[in-house]
Amino acid sequence: MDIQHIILGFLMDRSMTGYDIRQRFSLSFSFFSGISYGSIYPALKSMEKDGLINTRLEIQEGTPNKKICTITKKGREAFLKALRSPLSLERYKNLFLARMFFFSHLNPEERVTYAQQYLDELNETRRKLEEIQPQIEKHADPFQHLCFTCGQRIIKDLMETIQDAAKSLKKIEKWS
Amino acid sequence: MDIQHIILGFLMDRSMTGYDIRQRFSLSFSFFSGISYGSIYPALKSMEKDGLINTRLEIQEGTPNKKICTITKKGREAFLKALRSPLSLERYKNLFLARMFFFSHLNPEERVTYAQQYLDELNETRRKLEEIQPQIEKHADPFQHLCFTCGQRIIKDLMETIQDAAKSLKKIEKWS
DNA sequence: TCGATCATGTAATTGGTTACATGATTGC
DNA sequence: GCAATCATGTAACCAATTACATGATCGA
Repeated sequence: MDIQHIILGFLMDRSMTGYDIRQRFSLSFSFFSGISYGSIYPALKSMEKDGLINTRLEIQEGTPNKKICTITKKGREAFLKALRSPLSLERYKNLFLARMFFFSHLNPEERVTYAQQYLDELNETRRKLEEIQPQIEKHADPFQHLCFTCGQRIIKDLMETIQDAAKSLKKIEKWS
Repeated sequence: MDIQHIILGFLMDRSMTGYDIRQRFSLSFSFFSGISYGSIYPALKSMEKDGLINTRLEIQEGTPNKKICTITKKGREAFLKALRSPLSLERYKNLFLARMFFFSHLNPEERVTYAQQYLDELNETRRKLEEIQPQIEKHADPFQHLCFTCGQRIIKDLMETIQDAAKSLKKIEKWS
């Protein structure tokens, strides 16, 4: 399940342009995978070369022309195969925890400040998720909706964990 | 806080070889950042070039020679600067959730099976963390210890989230 | 004798990112 | 008149992985 497979997943339901794909990403998928045009267009190119998609140019006036991508039979097979392939457990990456590991080198006030800053950022993410919730509720299928609620819960849990960590940081304030 | 800064963080307390650094990573740090020799040695090389560390060769008999890396004043400054630099919130990446997003393309039994597989893998991680806990308790400073307990809690929370998601998957079994 | 541990390193590849380049239309 | 939206794409770069290469020693 790399970027190519995710794009194929989107194309399973309907044909789309690279631009459309970017939009879908930043909507329902943004929580656990961002993506930029710099990776979408090269991916589409190589997928066309490999026969996983077909493209058709739609001439438009006023706005730029669209290159509409349609998944092929081969593409559908590749997608389903990837969806069923063994899942490799990725490492959980957390830049704040990685820093906290070295907090002995900061002074006590800084430690709490940085924890609070991270909490603020998490809260901002939580807010954004809440903001797009109505759109998810309208357009997502049950699995996509479940995906979204899992994302919300993960953020909520993480915030609680960091809040408690911040409390602990205050307690070990005297440590140098 | 990229790999170079994390290495510098380790070197703040004592001089180490590339090999030592790898060991420390896979112990206390493994939860949220893995690392291979293929990235450690090139990093050390470029850090020496930039004057962030000094190296000294320790000739050994029987076992291979050691190249002992020591952080310089410039390295200490670079580390502290990085530790205090603004934190960029990384995206939360979760390959299972990314797949679940497309679960409409699987049949109901498969959905539950794959969720269970992911749970098994998470449980394996939880078990490994429990296994190294005694070592953490012995050697880690309070912040590193806190880091570890946060990691444990995050895994535990995630397992509960996925368990509940699996229950939901069973409920929407009829959806095609 | 076979695999693990100690120890360093390079090369090829992966999987992205950011910045750049282009250019019309629409809304404030 | 300026920013945002629509729309496609390339180039330079980055951070890391995996596989490869070398080779001794020690314990089961």
